[in-house]
This record gives sequence, C-alpha cells and structure tokens, in this order.
Amino acid sequence: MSARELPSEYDPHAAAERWSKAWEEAELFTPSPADEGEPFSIVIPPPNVTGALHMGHALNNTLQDVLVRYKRMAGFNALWIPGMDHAGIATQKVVRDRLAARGVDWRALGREGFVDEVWLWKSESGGMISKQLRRLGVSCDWSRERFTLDEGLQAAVIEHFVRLYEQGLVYRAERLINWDPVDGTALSDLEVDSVERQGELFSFAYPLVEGDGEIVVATTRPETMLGDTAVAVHPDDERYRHLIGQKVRHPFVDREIPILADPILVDPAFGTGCVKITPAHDFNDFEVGQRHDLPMINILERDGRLNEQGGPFAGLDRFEAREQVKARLAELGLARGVKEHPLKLPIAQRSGAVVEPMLSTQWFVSMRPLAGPALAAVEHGFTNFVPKQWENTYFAWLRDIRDWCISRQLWWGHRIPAWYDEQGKVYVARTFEQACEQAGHDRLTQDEDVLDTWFSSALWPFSTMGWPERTEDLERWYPTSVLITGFDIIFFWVARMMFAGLHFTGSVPFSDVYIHALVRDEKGDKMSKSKGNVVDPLVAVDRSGADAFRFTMVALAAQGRDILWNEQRVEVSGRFIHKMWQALRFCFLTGEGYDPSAPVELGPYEHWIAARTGAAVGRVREALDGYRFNEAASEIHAFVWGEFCDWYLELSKTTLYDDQASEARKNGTRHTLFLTMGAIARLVHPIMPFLSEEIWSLLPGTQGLVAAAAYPEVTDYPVDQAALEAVAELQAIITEVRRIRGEMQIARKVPLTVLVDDRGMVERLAPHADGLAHLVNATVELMQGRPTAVATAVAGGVELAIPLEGVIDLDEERQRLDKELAKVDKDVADLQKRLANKGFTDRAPADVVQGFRDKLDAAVGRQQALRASRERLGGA
RNA sequence: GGGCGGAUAGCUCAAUGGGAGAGCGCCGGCCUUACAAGCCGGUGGUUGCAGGUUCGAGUCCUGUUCCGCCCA
Repeated sequence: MSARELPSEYDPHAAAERWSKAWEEAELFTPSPADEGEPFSIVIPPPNVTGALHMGHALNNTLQDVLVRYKRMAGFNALWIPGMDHAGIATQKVVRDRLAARGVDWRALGREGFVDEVWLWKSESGGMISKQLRRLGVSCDWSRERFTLDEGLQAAVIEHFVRLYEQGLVYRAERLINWDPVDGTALSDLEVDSVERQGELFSFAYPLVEGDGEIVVATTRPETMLGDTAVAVHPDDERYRHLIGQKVRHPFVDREIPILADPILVDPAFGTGCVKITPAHDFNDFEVGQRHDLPMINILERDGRLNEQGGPFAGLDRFEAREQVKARLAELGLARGVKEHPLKLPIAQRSGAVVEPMLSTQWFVSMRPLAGPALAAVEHGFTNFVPKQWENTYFAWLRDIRDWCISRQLWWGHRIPAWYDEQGKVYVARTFEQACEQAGHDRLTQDEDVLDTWFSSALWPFSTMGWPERTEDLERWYPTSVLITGFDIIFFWVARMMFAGLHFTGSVPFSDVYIHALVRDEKGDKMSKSKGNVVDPLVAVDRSGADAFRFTMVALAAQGRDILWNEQRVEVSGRFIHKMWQALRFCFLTGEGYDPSAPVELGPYEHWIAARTGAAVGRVREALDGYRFNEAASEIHAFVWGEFCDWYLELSKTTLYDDQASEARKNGTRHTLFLTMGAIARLVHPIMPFLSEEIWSLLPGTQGLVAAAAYPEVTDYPVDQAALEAVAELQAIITEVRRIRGEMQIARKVPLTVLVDDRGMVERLAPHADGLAHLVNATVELMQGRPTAVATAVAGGVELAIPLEGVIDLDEERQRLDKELAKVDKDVADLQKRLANKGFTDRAPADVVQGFRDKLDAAVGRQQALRASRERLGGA
C-alpha cells in the first residue's frame, strides 16, 4: 500500500459494510466450548421483539460489545448471546391493532389463529432491533440467538413453573390483584406506576339503620361504595365510639353494613375520621377485610364495567358509574360535599389505563423463600453490583417483597402448564399426557392464561444456554461473567434472574452486574416520544459512523451518572477518527521505503514512544477491567492525540526528513510508526471496531482481523528510563520556547537561539538539535556572560534565555518575571511550610513526603533561575 | 413519609485522603509537505453552604439548601 492508494478521508460507511461481512464470514464471534481460554460470557438484556433501537439499547449494547471484544482479544473464550423477549402485552397489542387496521377482529380468529398471526408478524416485521443492533458493530454470536418463546426456552419455562409448583412455591389463589381493564389482564405490582393527579374527595353519608343518625365517609372513587361491606372508625375516637357495632343502610343495594373499629387503617385526623371499606377493590381495605372477616364483593367485569353487584348501575363503565352514583346520592340528599384532593392513580405501564384493584383468582410465586438466597448472594459478594450503591435498591425491593402475580389473561405467551377436570381440580404437569396420568382420564382443559413475560426472562442466563438440559455451553459459560443493564430493571429482571438462577442452578447467574446510566437529552430531560426529544441512534450512526457514535457513548459513560446526550460530542469523536486516519496517512507517506526485513535501529524517540505506549496500555486495561469505560476512552484519546500525534509523529520527522540519517535509523522509525499504529488499532478496537479493522488491514505485517488479534500487554513495551527522561527534558524546553514565541508573537519562521545556563544540559540536548530545529526552529548554545535583551524561561531548574534584540520590551519582561517570581516564591513557601510540619513528615507515607521534597527542589531550582534572570535585567 | 444519587472552570464532565484536571467554548498567533475537522500558546475555580475528623478533605463524618430518581 502506498500513500497514493490511501484516501485522504476515512469512509466510515464503507468500512462498516466491509468489516461486518468479514466478521460474519470469519465466524469469530461463534466460540466453541472446546476453545482455549478462560470463559467469559454475557447474555444480552433481551429487548422486546416489538422494539426499535433507542439510545438506551445503543448504550447498553455498546458497553457490552466493548467488554466482549476486549476480553476476546485478551485471550478469553468469550461468548455473547443475543436475543429478544416476546413481550406479551406489547406484542399482542401490536398485532391486534394491525388486524384491526385490516378490519379483522382478533378475537374472531380464535386463540390458535391469533397466535399464528403473531408468529407471522414476527417473521415479517418483528425483531427489527436485532438488525439494527448489527449496525452498531456488535460482536454477539448470532448463531446462538434466542427468543423467549423458542422451543427450548418454552421447555425451560415449563420446567420452571412445574418445579416451583411441586415445591409449593407456585400457587393459585384468589387475591386482590392489579387489573388492567383496557388490556383485560392482571398485572404484577411492578407493571403499575403511581401517578400523581389532582382529583377530588367526595363525601357522602350512610344513614344509620337504627335511629336517624348518619355517618359521613369520603372517597376518591365513589362507585366503589357499591362494594362497601363496612365502615371503619378509630377505636379511640370519642366522636364515634358509641356507633361501633351499629349498622348503616346501603342506599342502593339491599345490604346493611357494620361500623367497626380498626386502629391500623383509620387516621382519626383525616377527613371525617370514618372510612368506607371496600375489601374487593382496595389493597388497604382488603387487609381490613381479612382482619374483620368481612365479605368481599367484586363489583367489576373484566372490561371495567359494573357487574350485577352494581345494582341499578350494573352495566355502566366505572367512570360513568362514578358520576351516576354521585348524582343519585345527591338526589337522595346523601351527598356531603366535594373537595379538591391530590391523589395517586395506579396506571398500567403498557396501556396507560387506570388500574383497578380487583379480587381475582390468579397464579402467584411465593417470593419469601426465593428472596432470601438472592439477598444473601449479594450480601456475601457472590454477585457484585457496579456501582455498588445499586445494591441498596436491590436489597430494598427484595427485603420488602410481595408475592408475584404471574398469570396474564393474554393469548401470546407461555401457556400455563395446568389443566382442570370437570370439578375444577387442577393438575400441573409438563405435558397434557402427564396431566392426564395424574387425573386418571383425559377430560381436562388447559388453563387459558399465559405467564408474565418476566417469568421466562428470569431464566435467560441459563435457558439461553440450553437449560434444563446439561449442555456443554452451560458447563463452559454458566454462570455468566457480567450483566450489563440499566437501573430501571433491577427489580423486573436482575432480582428475578438472581433468585431463579440460585434456585435452579445453585449458583448466581452472573458475578458482576454493571448498572449503566440513563441517556437523557442535552438539557437533562428524559427522552420521550411525547416530549419529542428522542434522538435516534441510527440517525447519528448514519451521519458520523458507528465508531464515532460508540466512542461518544463510551466517553460519556461515567459510573453513577446519567448521560446527557450531546450531538456535538459525536462530531468531536469524528474528529478523533479523522486524526487517527491522518496519522495513518503520515505513516504511509513517510513509510514508502519501509522494509521489514532490513536492519532496524531505534533512537531515543522510538524507545520513548514504546515506553509511553506500554503505560497507556496499562491504564486502558485497568480502566476496562474496572468497568470505567469513559476512562478507557479518555486514556486512549490522550495517548493517541497527545503523545503519539503531537510528539512522536513530529519527532519522527527529524529522522525521516534528515538526509544524514542512516537507512537503519529511518527504517527503525518507520517500523516504530507502524508498530505503534498497530498497538493503537488493537487498543481502540473494542470501542471503534470498524476503524481499527481498516487500519489493521492496511498496516504492514499484520495478519487476520484485529478483532482476533491479541490485546496489547504492558510487558510488550520495554521501559527505557533514559529515553523517558531525555524526551521529558526536550519537551520542557520546547514548551518554553513555544510559550515565548506565543507571548512575544514571534513568527515560527524567525529562528531563535536558546542560551542554556548549564553545560550538562547543553550536552544532553546536542543529539536533539534536529528535533529542536524541526519543532520550534531553534538552536541551543551555552549561556555565557550576562546577556540582556533576552526573554527568559526555566526548564528543569535551568535558566534559559532567548536573545530578542529589538523585539523585546525589557520593562514588560521585567514585569513578567516579577509575576513569575511571585508565583514561584509562594510555591516554595507553601512547600516549605508543608515540609516543616512535623505532623506531616512523621505521619504521611514516605513516598508522599519524598514527592513533596522533589517538588520543593524543583521549585527552588526554578526560583533561583528566575532570580538570576531577573537580576540580569536590573532596573526597576 | 423512607431511601438513593447529584451539585467542581462559561458548558459537559474527570479526579485509590496527598499541590483541582480534560474536552468543548473563549482570547491571541500560525495555510509548518498527516490532519484548518489542524497546529502552537494563553485565560478561566472560595469544589452549593456551615461545622467536624485528619499532619493533610473535592474526597470521610454531621447538619443544611437546591435538583433528580426510586419506593410506600
């Protein structure tokens, strides 16, 4: 490859296409359990099959890919399993709406017909996200892609359910549950959000059965009075004590309702101090009902209309009924006023419907016995959260856990493996045949309901590897190494995987849980469709390429902090890519004569950049090992831009453009340029897979794909202390000369002489004359006599003076030096004070104290040099 | 009501208890044969506030203000 063939601009889109294909063909990401290396595994947090890629997915999968690519290159036998979940409610709704658009009533298709439609939908337009993910360059093993409704995973779910049932941990019971009247299904507690709204508190009176007294209660849901079976007061409340044990008459239905005392529920200071009790439609009232053995009257149909218990209001929608109840109570003279009242509405996450607490027979998982081990595993460090404080969130939820309602009144999902005979007796079994065996006949009908999608997701880390079979994958890669996910599903998913994993496999499903941030817009607002501030990651990828997008994500991914997305940052990343590409072009432009087999002689700059590369490798590895993604990105950036490009490339020119330099030296320089570019390609590969492949493929002497290359190791790069010191000194002088040029506004083309007041330094700098000439257009001479009309500076405690006859304003220079001196005087005083403190020198670690002594020495050296310069100038 | 997180340069964010940094922005200078998407230099801070622990605090403790999130 010659410079002519290397385009002056990098084309991220062409590279993406080329390397995606190459990876696929190489089957690099499809490891075998028999492969060498320590196992490293990740399972993807499965996105919904209905989902489209959003910023959260993009971040989540970028971070996973960074880790997997890194570990793979570092010699691990790395596996990343992708997949999706079947998203019961969401998917059913999507397909239902599509059918409706075609004028088809989904119910008319029947269960089987509808489910067929869903599978058809999935094969045609479902799983878009899995195609979108590829555009990010993810290196998951698509050959192992899973879907929570796959055959194998169905078997796992059945096993899960049946075993828990046999162990008494799954049960069927009539309980108060969250009912979504719009989707017509039960929900778990987690699928209901509490939303604050301004509402009203409606008061009305129940007339006493005996006498003409009344008792006034207040409610935000007047229609629930149709299900009231008690009125409660506080036992110590003087106002009502005489009424306890009496009854009131229900105005609409033929029922007498007892007045009872309940110290737990009733707050005498709130409202009238009397509370209506609707045990079948309120969680607190349910408790009261249990305490006092009250009848539980369900007044609702599945669709939110009132059932026959609603008396005159039967058949009305709940909200319509509310208004009518209020109106009728007013007509009866029982209304006692309305007050504005802030309330918290339970809202179904998926449908947005107001959820109704309802008495219903459902399947539940008994959580207490499962939560214990899941808590202990994290408490004892078998699984570690990063950042650690998320453990609190996890603990809090599990310590206060309630039983999990897992049945859903849907058609799309894992059908519950339970059958009923004519008497309603239940038989739970892995198959219909086994259920028949249990029953002794085959007159059984299967439970109509399906399981909560999360009931199958809970098995994901091992069901994807073939559980309940004992597969080689499981043996090799389970438990997984780390789970990377967002904090919003610690309850939904992480906790459930923990107890399912512990219960069924006997070990935690992952050693680490890395919780990443939420991606917000640049103002810090949550992205949401309704706000219209959603950024489509693929639009950014289209514009700037996947690598720029990924680098931005990684650079912003600081632990424990939300990401404020900033489109500009992607452009900045693009510039970094451009920079690397230009560096590569430089290597080729100057590398035309490179002969890998010719003799190679290395100079101090080559030794210097090698040592610096090793140091950078160490920092990047450390950052990645600690999940400090942003630190890895910034270390790479600082090394590539700030050291390799800014210094080594420039220094290399002194050799490459020097007619006097030997071929071996030139060859050594070219060799080092290519070698370092190779290190850079491997170093950045986990973050920028496409660019790095492109670079790697162009470099001489590289083989195969960089994705399969070894990640650089610190020990690959020798540390040459002398070279480090020599270049550090050179850098110090160059920086000083540049500053003087900048401050005095002396054009680069004006050559300068640097007088150095130290013979040793002059000698040390002699070999770097070309470097000084090239970088700052300056030559070095030993300072003699007392030059005036000079700009002065200090490097390494040595006085530097640059003669500027006719250019320099001596008064200004005096002032500048006085300012510098004041600074260094204060510096010296501070350091002396610190070191004079016996408390410090006695108690601080020796290396810290020594560090400050060195700093003091340096400051004193600088101080002396500055004083000498200042004295030489004389004057005011 | 309980819990968690955040507050550091104009902006976005870093900083194992050891002299507060980066990127962007801003100011000044450069078309220097890799890169003007660039190069060089510079400016910029009472680390929200008040106490405390410590030889030493952005960092640990207590209190407090504001912002955000989770749970009930």
